[in-house]
Amino acid sequence: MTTAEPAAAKTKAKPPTPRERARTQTIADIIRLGREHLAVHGAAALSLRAVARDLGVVSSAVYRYVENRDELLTLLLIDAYNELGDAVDAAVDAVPAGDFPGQFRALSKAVRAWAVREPSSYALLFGSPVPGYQAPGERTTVPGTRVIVRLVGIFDAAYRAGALSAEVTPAVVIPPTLAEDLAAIRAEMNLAAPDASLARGVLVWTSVFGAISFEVFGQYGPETFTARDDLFEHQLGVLQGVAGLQG
Amino acid sequence: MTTAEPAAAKTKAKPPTPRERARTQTIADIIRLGREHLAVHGAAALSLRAVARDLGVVSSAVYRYVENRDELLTLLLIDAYNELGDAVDAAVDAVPAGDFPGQFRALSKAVRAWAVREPSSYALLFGSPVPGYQAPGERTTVPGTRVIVRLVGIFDAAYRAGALSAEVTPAVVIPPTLAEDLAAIRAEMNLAAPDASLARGVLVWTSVFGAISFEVFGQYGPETFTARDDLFEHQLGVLQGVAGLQG
DNA sequence: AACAAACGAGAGCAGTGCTCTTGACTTTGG
DNA sequence: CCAAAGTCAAGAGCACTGCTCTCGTTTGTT
Repeated sequence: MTTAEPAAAKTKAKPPTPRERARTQTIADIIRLGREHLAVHGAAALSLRAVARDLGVVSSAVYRYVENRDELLTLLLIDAYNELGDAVDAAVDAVPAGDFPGQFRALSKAVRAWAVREPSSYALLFGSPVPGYQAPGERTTVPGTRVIVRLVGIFDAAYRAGALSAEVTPAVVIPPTLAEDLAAIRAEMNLAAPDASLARGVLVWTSVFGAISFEVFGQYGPETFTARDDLFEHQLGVLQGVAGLQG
Repeated sequence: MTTAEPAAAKTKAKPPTPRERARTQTIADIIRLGREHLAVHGAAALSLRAVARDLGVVSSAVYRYVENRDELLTLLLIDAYNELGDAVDAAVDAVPAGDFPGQFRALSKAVRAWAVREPSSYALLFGSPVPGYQAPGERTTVPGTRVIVRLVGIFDAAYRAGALSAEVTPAVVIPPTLAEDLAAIRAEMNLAAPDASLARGVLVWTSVFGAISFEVFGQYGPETFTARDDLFEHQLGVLQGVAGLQG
């Protein structure tokens, strides 16, 4: 499993053969059809046989391209993570560099918009774990952390720019054990913000997704909130204050 | 659906026949086994045939007692809602009547403790909707709203007792459409708290469940937070401040 | 041209939800 | 007290699922 493949320079430089191109295309088709089934029927009902039927091929043939159902789920997972990450990046990049509250709101609204647009994909990423399925961390961690990395980046940039209130109200003590966890995060992500701000950031992170999950998963009753855009906007306003983002 | 059943006094007063008692017991066994399967394999993998095997009976026999798989899911849903509601009620009742912050924290911690103890049930109630399954509102609404009703009760009692900060910081405007939704809630639940407090309460509600869902669904990485009790305590402290609960 | 890899089709196994029929049992009414 | 009515478990069967294996065929390379 080492990466030492000295002969690869010659063998891998070749242009793709028609067969290879067809294979790549078929896998892309399988992912596309899988996404459609996911959107319509949900993750638990994702059926390789149904995908095969839509692909116009017998069920066993798809196993030439996808190892098993979990493998397809992983592909869809990565695909969805990246689509969400792209949407978030685009939304945040459209905000001026120094407008940290605007970036936070743009990120949150992008997540919500994507979640409402693709509820089944959102459920796959942030809902109940699929029983018996364990996402392979080495393939999903990087795309799966794009949003939180981006959010932390906004908070930390705001802190470095002096746009993050150091004094949070009310002051809540942070026990040493939690401080250790936060210190590890600070070291790994190369952050500057103090414990209190980081902890606030975590709460804001979970709160944003909590609000979106409630909406997407129908935890509000069907008629409790009709002005859901306004509700989310209001929640963002409060959370912005919780985070200490001055705007 | 009215409660007026004047003839019931005679016909329903009969003691249960042995057959009826056996039937009730069998249904209880099915629910118990279903809960075990739910806890081990998750909702999507809940199998009537497997329950039948554990019951020592052929699969078709279960259909004498439970209409179909969705019906069993509904029974488990109600069962779980009530178990959670009982746990929350017991935790809140153990706190002195005037200690509203303590009641809020007790409620939140009870929800989290139950969620960690019964992750599959929690996922069934608050995770991704099961595809193709629609909970029958007339049977699940009452048990399903016990926690939020209790939480709102705490907030409103605190407001009436003058223990809820009327001035929330930072002040965030509430658009008219959202105010309408909040007015409807206030009317239906007979509340006194003003719009800003209600809106804060909704945010706190979703944030508590967001934090719990992140933990139970494994959205934090496997090693990001080791001091999860402390993290949750901290989040409750901040949310208590967001809600305006003075303690 | 010869060969090996890749491929699609088909059969088959074990599992699922669910329906229907059959025969046995229990309860109840005449 | 006995037969009719109601209830029950069992089994066969249908359509679906994931997945494996084999068998020819196609494709690309040597």
